[in-house]
Amino acid sequence: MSNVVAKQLVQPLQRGVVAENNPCAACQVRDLSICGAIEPEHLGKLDAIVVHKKLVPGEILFFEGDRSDSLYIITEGCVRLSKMLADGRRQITGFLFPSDFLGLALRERYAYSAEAVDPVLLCRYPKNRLEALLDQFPAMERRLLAVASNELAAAQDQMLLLGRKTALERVASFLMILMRRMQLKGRQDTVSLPMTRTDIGDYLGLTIETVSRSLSKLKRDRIVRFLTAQDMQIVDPKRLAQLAGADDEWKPTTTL
Amino acid sequence: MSNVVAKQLVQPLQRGVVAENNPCAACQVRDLSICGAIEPEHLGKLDAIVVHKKLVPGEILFFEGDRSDSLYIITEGCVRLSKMLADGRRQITGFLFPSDFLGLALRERYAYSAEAVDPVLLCRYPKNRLEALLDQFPAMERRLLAVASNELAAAQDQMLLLGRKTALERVASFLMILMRRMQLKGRQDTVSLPMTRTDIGDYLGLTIETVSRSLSKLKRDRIVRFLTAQDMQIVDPKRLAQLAGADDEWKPTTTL
DNA sequence: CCCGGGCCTTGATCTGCGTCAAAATGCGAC
DNA sequence: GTCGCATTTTGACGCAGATCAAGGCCCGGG
Repeated sequence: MSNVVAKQLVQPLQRGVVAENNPCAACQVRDLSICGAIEPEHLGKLDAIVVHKKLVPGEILFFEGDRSDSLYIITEGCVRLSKMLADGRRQITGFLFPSDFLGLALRERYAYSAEAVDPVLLCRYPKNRLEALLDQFPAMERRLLAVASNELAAAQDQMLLLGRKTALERVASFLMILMRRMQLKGRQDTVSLPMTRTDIGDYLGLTIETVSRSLSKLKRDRIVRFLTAQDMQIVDPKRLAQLAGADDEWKPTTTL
Repeated sequence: MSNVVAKQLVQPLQRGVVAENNPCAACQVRDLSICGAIEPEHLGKLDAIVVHKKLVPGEILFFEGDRSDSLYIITEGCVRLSKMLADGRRQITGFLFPSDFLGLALRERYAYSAEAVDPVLLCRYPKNRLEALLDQFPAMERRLLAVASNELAAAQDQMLLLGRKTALERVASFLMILMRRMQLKGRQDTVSLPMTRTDIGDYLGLTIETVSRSLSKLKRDRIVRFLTAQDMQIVDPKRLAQLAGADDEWKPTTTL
């Protein structure tokens, strides 16, 4: 298991050219991630322990049950986290995007598998060396706790979705989640779905057919419009939010 | 909303008699909870900020959306956490038992409601004062991170359950969860269900009828036996584990 | 002891989504 | 461009679990 990871192409460009120049300082997503908790003058300590890594679509970062010796931060692309039952039924527990944190766990083993959805770039930190840094920078640890707390809230939203929402509500909720993520970096009403329908189904606890039918209904009702099968435009965000069960008035939009 | 909490009966006995005597030191669940991270000689600092609280069955501790100004630790009884949709559909995201932590969130507002299932005793800590303690005791903060990380793993298990398991598998998984909790404090093959069938259904994403039918099937198949409607005996833990989809070989049993 | 009102269980029927099947669409290779 | 495969969409049908509807049981109060 899990040696697909072996061929970890260390990015020659970033490492060679930029690394001596303090790449963390130039990082686009730093402020959004836990690295933002470290003062610029100390970023060198992060650089010292980071290894950059590249994944091709479908490549596996680690398997559920592998020993967890590393933490990661996504800098580009989309990663899916999943758990499986013995007979192959799969549940995707989350999709990760740039600035997202992966491997949070002072636990012995990963509780889920992580695979690249599309081409992914990420920063890898050895667990023990990062923990040493946490001792030096309490602000970083506090930030980690905040991240965990946000993920927990997201997980609870997902439980509500999986336990009690209809197929159409689930798909609408999914689009809302993606939309909100995209808003964080500019794009407004347009959403791209780098993952397959199978992935979406496994995330929402539905089959691909039901996902497809729900998307078709949203299309028929002029709530969304498809440019390609992976790129869509949210035509009527209000109605989409209603369908999603927008109980979100007082919910802060991710207070990192 | 949320003023049911007003009648917070401060426990006269524990406060008056034991408090001057350092009740935290005598606490039965301390080692299991985050308080265990504080050295005995510093427990006084915890005692200084704690308020003991008692809830009657059904009493609401706080509502989803309330400002979160407190953290709690359960010392006795069972608490349910839930989220609701506008039309009343409810999802219970977890049941808490003695030593469990509640209100983890450096977030502004609670993401869920918390209600007593049966008579509950808990310790309440003002958020800002506990945060001050965290600064003094990094071990406590680390412990908090570990708790969060465990809860996250549990949440992901629950997503797998809600998204991909059948009714029978869900009920079996639920009993396994309870059984494991009970084992932590002695009781072996006997499990009590302080919550109603409605609660169980809302936890498992099922209706009460389906929960009842599934339990009846487990009973018919001699996997469990009922003493009363709330007290059962696990006759065949192996088969129960199989039904639950026991992919748990390498899963640690809650590494606090 | 009996009564009343929650719960819980069981049965009959319905339905949203899964399953099976096939057609349409997109897209990279040549 | 067009061929071929993978993915998505659409349609027909079936089933697990929801809904509707009776009872049965337990327990507390009079």
